[in-house]
Amino acid sequence: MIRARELDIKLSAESGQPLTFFGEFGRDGSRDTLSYPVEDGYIRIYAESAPDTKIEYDFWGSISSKEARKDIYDRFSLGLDMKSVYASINTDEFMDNAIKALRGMRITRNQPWETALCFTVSQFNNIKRIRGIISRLSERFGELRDVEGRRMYGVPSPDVLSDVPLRELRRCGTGFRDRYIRSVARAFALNDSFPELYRMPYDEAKSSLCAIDGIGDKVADCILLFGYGRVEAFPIDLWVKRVVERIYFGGRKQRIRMIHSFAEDRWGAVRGYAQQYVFWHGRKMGIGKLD
DNA sequence: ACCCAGGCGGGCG
DNA sequence: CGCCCGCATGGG
Repeated sequence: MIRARELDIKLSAESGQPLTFFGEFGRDGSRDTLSYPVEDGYIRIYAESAPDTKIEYDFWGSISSKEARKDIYDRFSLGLDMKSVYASINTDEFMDNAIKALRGMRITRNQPWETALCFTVSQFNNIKRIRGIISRLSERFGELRDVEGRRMYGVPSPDVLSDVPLRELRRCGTGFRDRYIRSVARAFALNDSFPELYRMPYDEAKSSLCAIDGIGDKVADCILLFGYGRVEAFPIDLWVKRVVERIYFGGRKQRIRMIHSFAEDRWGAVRGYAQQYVFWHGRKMGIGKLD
């Protein structure tokens, strides 16, 4: 059991983050459960009430209890002081409402390659379909973990996806993203998932990712934020763009560049957190929905 | 049927 | 640079 403050597991896992795409959600009595693959096994979390919570967990495979515990601790950033994050991003009434509505939602930290795959698939796509594509890719090309009668597939490795024929990828419903998936898989296989991106200066790290065919401004920021824990990354998808334009620019269209510099000025080094609250609260409120 | 989706690359001015 | 276009697919 792990005690945590300011943590809502369900919100953190379901708010369009990587766990939304390769995690499995369920119920255990009155509790929500989340299962996700890790190494050669998987972890299952039992979600208690938020925002101050107790995390119960089980794990299967060759990992130890200590490793499972550490995975959960790192994945949900339990060492991070959310009070100070909220102090930085609670800049106005909209953010105050977002934080009240979504208290405990964290930026999860996932494996870089799994994150890269999820957000490569995400482009010009919707959350439900991204889930389906990732799950079909995992079933066909991932490693099966079959423990105690429960089957779960791991996310396929970049090495495997590097050599899969494009038509086989497309058979999983990837559409035109097939060649991007291959390109990103090859880059991650060749560079051992870019371990230097954890510490490289943000601009430099982003340029490295944008050099890969299939990764642009938005996907690069998602990979840095959810894969490398770079909370200074501020991914701008169409929702974030519309919400920021509506709330902070009187509905006037702004360039992506402008929104990046606005976010940096307003929310500083933890603007990735601001982005996640803008994104999810904006969507839930229907702000930015087309008329 | 029609519209949309956690965008990107290429081509144009 | 900035803008515009096509891109596959399935759910609402």
